[in-house]
This record gives sequence, structure tokens and C-alpha cells, in this order.
Amino acid sequence: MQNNQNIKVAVDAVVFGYHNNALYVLLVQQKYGFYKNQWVLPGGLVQNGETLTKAVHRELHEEAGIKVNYLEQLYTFGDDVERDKRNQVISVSYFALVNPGLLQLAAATDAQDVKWQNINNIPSLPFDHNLIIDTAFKRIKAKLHYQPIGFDLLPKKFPFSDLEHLYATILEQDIDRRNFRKKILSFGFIKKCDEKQKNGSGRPAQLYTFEPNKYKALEENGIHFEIKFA
Amino acid sequence: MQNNQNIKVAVDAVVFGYHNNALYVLLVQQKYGFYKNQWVLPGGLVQNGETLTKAVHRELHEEAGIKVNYLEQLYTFGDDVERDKRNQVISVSYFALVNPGLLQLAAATDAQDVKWQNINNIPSLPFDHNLIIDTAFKRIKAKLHYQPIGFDLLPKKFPFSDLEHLYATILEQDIDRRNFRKKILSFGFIKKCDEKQKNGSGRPAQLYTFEPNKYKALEENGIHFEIKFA
DNA sequence: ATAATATGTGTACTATATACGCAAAAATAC
DNA sequence: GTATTTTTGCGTATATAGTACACATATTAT
Repeated sequence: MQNNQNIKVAVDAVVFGYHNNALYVLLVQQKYGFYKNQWVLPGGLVQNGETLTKAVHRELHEEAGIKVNYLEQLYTFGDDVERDKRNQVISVSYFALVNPGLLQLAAATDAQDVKWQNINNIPSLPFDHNLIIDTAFKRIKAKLHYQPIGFDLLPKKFPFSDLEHLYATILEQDIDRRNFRKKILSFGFIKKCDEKQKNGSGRPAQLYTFEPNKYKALEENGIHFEIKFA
Repeated sequence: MQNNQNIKVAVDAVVFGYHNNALYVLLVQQKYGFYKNQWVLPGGLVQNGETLTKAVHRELHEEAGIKVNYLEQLYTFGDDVERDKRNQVISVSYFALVNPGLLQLAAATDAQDVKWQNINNIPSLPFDHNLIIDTAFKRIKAKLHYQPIGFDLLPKKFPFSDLEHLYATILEQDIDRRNFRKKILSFGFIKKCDEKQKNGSGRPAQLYTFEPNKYKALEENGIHFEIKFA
């Protein structure tokens, strides 16, 4: 085995949060080193003896103090040998989803070194972090159609209209409310709660909750969630 | 930047070939080192200054002497810290498709250190190579439904029935010939050739060819290839 | 009380997916 | 050279799923 390999392994995460009908990405400000003060994706070098997944969780904890609802490996970026100016570094990238409670918290606690940036307004970032974000955004858009990941961006109990708006916002397209509701409910993994939510004006909305077990049961029976729009 | 990171980066490839109604995976026999004589996936450590993609192509050339039709990053395996007994190594894995001509060639040239192994008969392999193959097999099955990757496993000109059998074999399910043909042809990216093919007994088959440009045009118009089976 | 706002619901129409069987062209057997 | 076997090629009726579309209800604000 070749022993002089001098390539570093990093993990980076694109953490999505949804709030007020908008999708946000978590950025952190570097405190030390060559890229000091620059805004980048949370992430960093993997430690010796550490798994990739653990490294992501550790970085998210250290740099942003958050725990995520959903984490999935996105892509490994290593086709630009000079993506990091210091060293050859490959980035094993992940995307993650958090629910809105966390979003508020992080935004409140560390205005200087952590922020939620609207997906439609991402500044130019170092490394290939813009590319990583684009890749993650495409992935989340695709997944919304065939995996119930939207629920990881909403609170446990949510009005149906929030789910609609989430889809409409992220996919950047209009949705027919009646057909959407009919389709989603037909799968049977959404349950009516007892509560209703009053949001100022308008008729109070019935709250719903996602039932992961019902979803798993469907999957096991070969019934796949899928939703399309006109 | 931490400089004592001691993690190696390898690439591995699951190369699929299709022949005689069966799907095969390329295995190579290690010539040196700790894992000498063992059958493994083609792959190895990335060289300094080398991109991941180049590393895969290099390894496929060096170890198996082949050029692939299709190459796609699969997944990066690094959650088992001891997947390689010598060192902490992460494997950036790819899957690849070759057409049948190559399949014969490789099998002929190096019976000792390269072989095509039937996907349904993969032996126990070192590292996590069985897991990598499973992951690749799942991916190819999924992709057959929504990307025209089957054509990369067939010769340029092929009878329709070969395409049918390829789908039936890889997806391990029966297919209605009439509906399959109707659906595939409806997309318009398959063209009749002038030639016919005589295969011993039976009516000679019309040859068809895949037109990548027609497919790209569809994609650009937002029409997505998709095929399902009863 | 009235207006404004957001929620909640059903039906007719269109398009796609599914099920299904027989004739044609060649090779092989007799 | 005729009959049999093998494989290709093709159309229609039915069922399922997707799409388009409008008005009543429950609340808050004025």
C-alpha cells in the first residue's frame, strides 16, 4: 500500500430549514486559518478513527450546536484537485433537514458566526460550496416527489396548508390544493390531530401529523409514495 | 488545518456487463500485498494530484484494460472505520456499464486475474465489497426505470427483444412485450435500423438503435423517461 | 353586521396504464 | 417440400390515475 498519499478527507453539510414560506441553508463563519471570517458550509476534516457520519454530526454540533432530523450522503466532491487552496481535500458532502424550532434558536444565538441564508440568495462562497448547495437543492427537489422528507422540515403537527406551501415554495411551482390534499391523504400516512390551529384571520386549520410507521408499512408492501404536479 | 490526518482515499468500481440474458460484475484478483490472490472490485488508492474520476479510469485501465460506456459515482463508504484491515481507508465508489463486446474480450485475455461474475453468484469478498455491489445493483435497478442506461449494456444495434430481456433479467420480473414496446417507442428516442438480425430459429428481428440526442431533447423539454411494470 | 381571509370539499373529463391473443417470418425436423 | 417449432410484430377494450375547476364555511378585523 502506497503510504505517501497526501489527500485530506473532509465532510460538509448542507442543512436546510424551512420557515415563513422560505427555504434556508445554514452557513457558518470560519474563526481561524486561511479562510478566516468567510462564510462556508458547516464541516471540516474527519478525525482519525472517526466514521464519516460521526464526523458530520460532530461538526454540526461544534459549529452550529444543532441536531438534525434527517441526514443523507449527497456526493463526494473531488474532481477539482484545487478546490481547497491549501491542500488536496476531498469533501464527502451531506444534506440535512431540521425542523423550524431549531431554526429560530440557531438564528437567535449566534448572529456572528452562524446564519440561515435564503436559498435564493446565497452569496459566492469559497471552495466549491456553491456547487455543493446547488447539488443539494436539486436533490431535495427531486426527493420531495418520491420520499416524505417534507415532514422533517415541519413541526410534528402542522396544518395542511403548510405542507402545500412547502411543496410550492421548494419546487417553485403552483399546486392545486384539492388534488394535492387528495393525493397525500390517499396514502394514509397522515393523521388528523384533535387540535386546530388559529393563525389570526381565516378559518382555523385542522392539524395533521405524519406517521412514519404507516409509511414504512406501505414501503414494505411495495407501495411507493409519489407525487407529481401538473 | 489539522495535518496529522491519516485516512487514505480509495476509489472502487462496480462494472456491470450484460451477456446471454445475465448480468455480470467485473472482479479482479489482487497481485500484491495483504490481500494477495483475493478477488475484489477493481480500484485502489487515489494518487496525489489526481481527481477521483481520473483515478477510477486509471484503475479500470490498469487492472482490467477496459474503457466504460457509463460511469457514475455511487456512494462513499467510510462508516466502517476498519473496512480495510491495514489502515483507515474510505472508498469513493462508482458504478459503470460496458457493452458486451468488451465483456468477451476481458474474459478472454486474463482468465487468471480478471473475471466476470454473475450478479446472482457473487462470493464473499474482502473489505465491504459485497455491500458496494449490493448498493450498485439497487442503483442500477432503480435507474432502469427513469434513465436510459440499459442501452449502455447493449451493442449499438440491438433487437427489441434484447432490451426486453435486459429489463426482465435485471429487474427480475416479467414484462408484457406489447406494452413495453409501445411505451419505449412512444418516447421516440429509439430508431429502426435498416438491418435485421437472424438468430437461428424464429422470425428475424428488426434492429433498433438508441439516439442520445433525441433523449437529450426530451429532457430539455421537461419530458422525463419513465417506465413501470405491472 | 359586514368584509376580508384562509380553510375544506366533489365531480366530470382526460390521459395513461393494463390485460390480453393471434398472425407472420424464418429455421428445423421429418 | 411440408409440417412443426420458434421468435417477432402488432391493436383494442378496460381500468386506473391525473387534471381541471368553484363555492360554502369558520374565523378575525373593521
